[in-house]
Amino acid sequence: MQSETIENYLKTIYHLSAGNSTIVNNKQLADKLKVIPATVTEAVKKLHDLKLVIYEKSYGTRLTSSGSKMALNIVRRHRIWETYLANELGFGWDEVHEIAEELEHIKNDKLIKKLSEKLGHPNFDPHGDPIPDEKGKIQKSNFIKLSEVKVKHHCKIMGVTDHSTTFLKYLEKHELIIGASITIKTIEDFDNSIVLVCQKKDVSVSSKAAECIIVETI
Amino acid sequence: MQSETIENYLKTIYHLSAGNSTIVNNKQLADKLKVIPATVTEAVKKLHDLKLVIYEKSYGTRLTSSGSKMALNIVRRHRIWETYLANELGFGWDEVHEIAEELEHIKNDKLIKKLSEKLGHPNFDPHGDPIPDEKGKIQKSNFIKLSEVKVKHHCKIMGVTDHSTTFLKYLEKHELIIGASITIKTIEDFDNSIVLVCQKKDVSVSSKAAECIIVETI
DNA sequence: ATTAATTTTTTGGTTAACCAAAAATAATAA
DNA sequence: TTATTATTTTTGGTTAACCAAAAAATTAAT
Repeated sequence: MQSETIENYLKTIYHLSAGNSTIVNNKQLADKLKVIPATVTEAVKKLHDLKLVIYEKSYGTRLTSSGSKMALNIVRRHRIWETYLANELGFGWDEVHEIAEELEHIKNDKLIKKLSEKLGHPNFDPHGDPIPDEKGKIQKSNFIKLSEVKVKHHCKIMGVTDHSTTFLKYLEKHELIIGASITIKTIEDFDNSIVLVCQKKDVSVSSKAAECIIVETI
Repeated sequence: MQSETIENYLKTIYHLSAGNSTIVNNKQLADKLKVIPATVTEAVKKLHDLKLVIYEKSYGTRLTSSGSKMALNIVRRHRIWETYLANELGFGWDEVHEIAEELEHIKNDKLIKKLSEKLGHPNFDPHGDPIPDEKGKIQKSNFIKLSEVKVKHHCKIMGVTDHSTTFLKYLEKHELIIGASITIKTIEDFDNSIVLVCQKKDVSVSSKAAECIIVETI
């Protein structure tokens, strides 16, 4: 098995199992990896033989500890590169993912070490996702979606997951800019729309928009 | 044909034909690419069909203009990355080649543009090799091989043509580093070995090594 | 519980990139 | 020029990663 293939499978299993080694099934994997389920069956069998996953026939697959370690390392590489592309080379957050998808496979520990060093050993990438350290430890963040914040709670806008011009214009109009401190005033029961206070003004935000705004709880 | 395979073949043909589209044969290619000649025969046929080379049976292969353009682009990517690794991340010139060998295959024009920009659009890499510009143009220099310098003449070390770790380590040991000013003291008649003065010390260099050291005449 | 729908696995087949060994071709030496 | 050596090509075969379609197993619905 090619190392790039292994890495892509492990990474995808890691993401689908949300870090906590939940069992993932072949269809999920096939969808994410853009192959047919039969291909996945073949692959997970091989990964099982390599002791990187535990694959139980007709049931599902989960990472072993060594598979998990490897996955964490790939995620680290990906996010270090994303941070580097954004912070050092001036790429936009919407551009970095695709390039990092290729760069993550360059395996040279010293390279990642140097990049991390130059960036001041960041714990979060430009999307707010945590960067595992060299040992695979992930710093817990208090970044959540605005839609998850409870009434009366305070938070600060840290980013967005939708980079469309229309959405960004909408935010600008309501002065919902990065770094803005906000307080949740009310959450409408019937449509989950939110009224929040920002710069002393009331702003109403649809639940759809709230799904796309990343905030840090305070 | 996979793009990485294509790139490796074109790059190797380019290097073996010394930039001037000399015909290269299958054995040379097989040696450099670490495959057997039969594999090369297969590959050059396909590259011919792609109009990237002109392959004449039992005779040899040379780049077409579009193959040459592509090769130049790969060389550019490789050397930009080498320069970046050395200048921005503090890698030694003996380490950069190997990593650049992988990085050169990441094809994202904007990425190379940004790197070049950050480096101030360099024309030479850390080994003294010229970096083709976006159009494939190579800046001419008064760089020659150390073996071509005459007795009593002065010059400055600008690069090497052998990037093996052993050779680079050898140079470092003798303080024959990039930028060092040297003077040719004597050239031995019978084996063409050279005694030169560098940092006020006498250093003896074999003709083989002198073939691999690029200097700028002063 | 039986049918229907979904998911998974098996089976057979493809393509790219490689190799080993044999055959053909070209180059060199006697 | 013939023999010897070297190179190139052909032929047959392998492996990894994929797919399509059929078969088997699981899950959901009536």
